Order: sequence, then C-alpha cells, then structure tokens
Amino acid sequence: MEESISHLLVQVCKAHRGCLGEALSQLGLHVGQEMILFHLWEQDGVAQSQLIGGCQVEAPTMTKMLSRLEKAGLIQRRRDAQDARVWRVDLTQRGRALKEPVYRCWQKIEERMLRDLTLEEKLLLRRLLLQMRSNLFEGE
Amino acid sequence: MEESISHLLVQVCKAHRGCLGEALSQLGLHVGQEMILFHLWEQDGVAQSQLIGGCQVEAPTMTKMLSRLEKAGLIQRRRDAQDARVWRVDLTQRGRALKEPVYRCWQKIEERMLRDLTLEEKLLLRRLLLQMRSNLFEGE
DNA sequence: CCCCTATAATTAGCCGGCTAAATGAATGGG
DNA sequence: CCCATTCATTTAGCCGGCTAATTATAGGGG
Repeated sequence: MEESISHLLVQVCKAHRGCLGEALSQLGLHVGQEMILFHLWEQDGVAQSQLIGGCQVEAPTMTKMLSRLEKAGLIQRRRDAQDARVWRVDLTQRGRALKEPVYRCWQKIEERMLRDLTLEEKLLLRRLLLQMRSNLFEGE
Repeated sequence: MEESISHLLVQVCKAHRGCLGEALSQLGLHVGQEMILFHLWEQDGVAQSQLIGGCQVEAPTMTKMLSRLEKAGLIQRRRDAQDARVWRVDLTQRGRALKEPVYRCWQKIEERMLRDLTLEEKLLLRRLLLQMRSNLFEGE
C-alpha cells in the first residue's frame, strides 16, 4: 500500500495543509478556521447550524472554533430574536479585514500546487476528485 | 474559492479519512495509527526516529501515538543496547495479527474511492498527485 | 578529561476533529 | 394545556497533529 493513490492523496493533503497553515499563521489564523470565514464573507449573520452544514464539521467542533474566533476578535455571536435556540454569527471589522489576505493565501497555494499542470489536466483532475468524493459519500 | 481543486482535495481527503476511521474503529484502531503499523509490518524492531521519518510526523506526535499503541497492547518498546537515547519498537502478537485486516480495510476503501475510474485515469491521477506533492514540498 | 554541540525522546500546551451525553428551547399530539 | 419529541448548542473527553522547551545520552575538540 506504500504508493497507493490513497496514500498519495493523504500526503498531498497533508502538504497542502502544512503550507496553508504556515501562510495563515502569519495572519493569526489556524488552518481550518478559514473555512468558517469563507462562509461568513459570503453571508454574514448566519446561524451556527448553517456553518456546520457548510463546513461539513460536527457541532462540537464548530462550537470550539467559534469560541476561539470570538476570543480572537474576528466574530461575534448573538441570540436569534425568533428562536432562542440558535446563535447567529457576525463578522467583526477585524474579521472582515482578513478576507483579501486569506483569499490570496489560498489562491497562492492552489497555484503553487498546480504549478505545471495544463488546463486539460486541471479539468480532468477536478472531474476525478468530484467522482471520488461522491464514491466515498455514497456509501458501500 | 468554493470549488477550487484545493477545496475538493480537502473534501476527498476528509471523506477518505472518515471512511477509513469508521472501518479501523471496528478493529480497535484510530485513523493515523495504521501508518505506524504499516512500517512495523514491513520492518520490526525499528528505532522511533525511523518511524518519524517514515510516517512524516513530528516527534511528539509519534511519542503519544506509540504510548497509546503500547497501552493497547499492539507494540512494545525497548531501549537500544548500543545507544541509550533510542527506543526500538516491536510489534506484539496482537499487533502482527492486525496486518491482514487492516490491509483489507485500506484496499477496500481505495477500490471504493476509485470505483469507476479507468486504468488510464488512475495512472494520470497518480502522476498528477506526485507532481502536486513535489510542487508543495519544493517550496516557493 | 571536560565542555560543547548534536541527537533521541519526552512534556506541556495548543488546535482541528470526532463521539456521547447533557442542556435548553420550540413544537406537535393527545 | 401538558408532555414527549425534536432541534441547536454546549460540555467532557478522546485522538492525531503541531511548536516550544526540556531531559538525557553520545561524541568530538581543545
């Protein structure tokens, strides 16, 4: 199994995570937190449950990440007026300000990773990854 | 960045990890531990530092994982006779017994993930992943 | 021979991620 | 109207992973 595609995939993902983490740490972020911010940059004041769906993360993970983002001053939480069970999440000024630098990080690593791939290769790669994802999601 | 290749890659890897974790938990293993065992199945009695190199993991991570594997009764540690700084890691009987079931898990998920890919697509995918890995490793 | 550096491993402490179980609020049926 | 269910979130506790700092041994040079 040494050089299986699974193993390569894991290695590439780990390397990607490593590079991203290095870049994000210079913005005071930890890798993973950017997914939450991506969603908030698209739509602010969203319910926590929507973030859970969007980031494909479990509820307790989201709770911890949000409380860290809150402590870091990037977001704020408020109770929903209609439904007291839900918490809504708003970006702070500092959270909004990170949008461009984080996008640049992300894009820079994407470009670096796919450096010498042709357009056809990129398109095929995307198609294969989509297929693999649905294979894994669609169970046995 | 919603549908970037990076994002897809992360999602596929996460799904892969999820499936693998589910399968390995039935063998009493946590995802990640299998990498250590893969190396020990190939070569037993190896120094901890070699496992660190092979698994591409930091030393403290290895320390923790090994102590858990030891507590689970899958490995044993002994001091090296020549160099008192190094610890050598041996599989126990129970650790050796997991080889076949874990390989089957791994292979089953590989097959499921690559279900409907042609041989050519698999070869190209492997080549692209190798290229991406070296792109990410080889810095800026 | 002693000190200084390099190396192997560990400890402390953080983060993302998970499951299981608990809390608290909304809601639908009898 | 109340009770059971359902839903949103949190808490506790585990694991893999990391960095920074520590301990302990090995080895080389003056």
